[in-house]
Amino acid sequence: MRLTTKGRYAVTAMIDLSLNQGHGPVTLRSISQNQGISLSYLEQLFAKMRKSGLISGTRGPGGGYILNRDVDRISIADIVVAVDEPLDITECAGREDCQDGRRCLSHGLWSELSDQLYGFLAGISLGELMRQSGLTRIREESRQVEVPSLADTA
Amino acid sequence: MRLTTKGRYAVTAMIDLSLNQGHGPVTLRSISQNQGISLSYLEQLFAKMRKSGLISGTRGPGGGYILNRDVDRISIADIVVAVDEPLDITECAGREDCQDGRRCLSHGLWSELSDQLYGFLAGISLGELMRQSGLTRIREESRQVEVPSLADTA
DNA sequence: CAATAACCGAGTAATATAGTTGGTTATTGA
DNA sequence: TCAATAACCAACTATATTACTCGGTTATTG
Repeated sequence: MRLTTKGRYAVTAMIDLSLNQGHGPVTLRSISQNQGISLSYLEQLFAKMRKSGLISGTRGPGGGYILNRDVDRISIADIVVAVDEPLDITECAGREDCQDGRRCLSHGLWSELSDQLYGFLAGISLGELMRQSGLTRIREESRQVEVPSLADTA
Repeated sequence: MRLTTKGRYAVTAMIDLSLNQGHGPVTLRSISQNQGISLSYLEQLFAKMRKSGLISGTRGPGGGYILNRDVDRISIADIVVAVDEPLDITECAGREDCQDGRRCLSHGLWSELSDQLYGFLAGISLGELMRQSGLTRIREESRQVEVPSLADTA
């Protein structure tokens, strides 16, 4: 398991989505503007998360993305895994034929650590992450500005 | 905090170093051969870890690297941080002037998660990681092959 | 039918990763 | 003293990943 800026972008975007849902689907355009992430990059990230079943999109005016599960049933690990595909870079790359035992250092140990890290991130839900830094307050403030109901998207 | 393959290389190398110390300093050449990591890349990684005070090197024949602290007093976080420099990619990049509160999603939340991750990795020592997958056995096997005392480095 | 917004794919620039090359300096033992 | 070892160092290179741009299509709405 890796944890790169790509995963960070995805988690950030998902939090923005979480904060602004309940007003119907959230557009990538608004997330792009709020978070300063390019629209196309968001599209790529969201395509992966959609394929992983985390979200679903609806087209046309009033469309956008919604979470498929409750914020407390989507973990950070879900998001990171969806977006940051594993890309096996072990020496022996899947094959268990590391000859002399020594080559296996990378194979065995890192995957062990990786599992632990996964478990850790799987234990943090989107909901928990949202709540734990007084962001709900900010949410209230930004609501009326943030989710204009189709009228003033200019 | 990021967690990339670079950190993985560093941790793997440090475990190799841990397993083979006690016979004196361990050369990068031997780590390179054991783990299949290029010598020069190891040099770059070890330069950073040396600057972080995790290890120290001695030159000349019989030289190599040793850990500066006990394996149980060096954490995975120490290694990752030494090697995978932070590289602030928050929107507001350090400046706290994110104007409207919304921009701060990336700023506040990820650093919070990052802190938690750091705490997690700081709680795992090199020693623990070494011990927890039956690697001490492998160590015994590889010892006589692995750390020839200066004679047969061919 | 025009506007919206997801969806899609091919490209591109910038950066990070991993390695190469070609050194120097310090230490050792013959 | 000298040759071998091995850390230390800097510049350069190839590849991969990141993040973005561009130019579309499809579905939905009013």
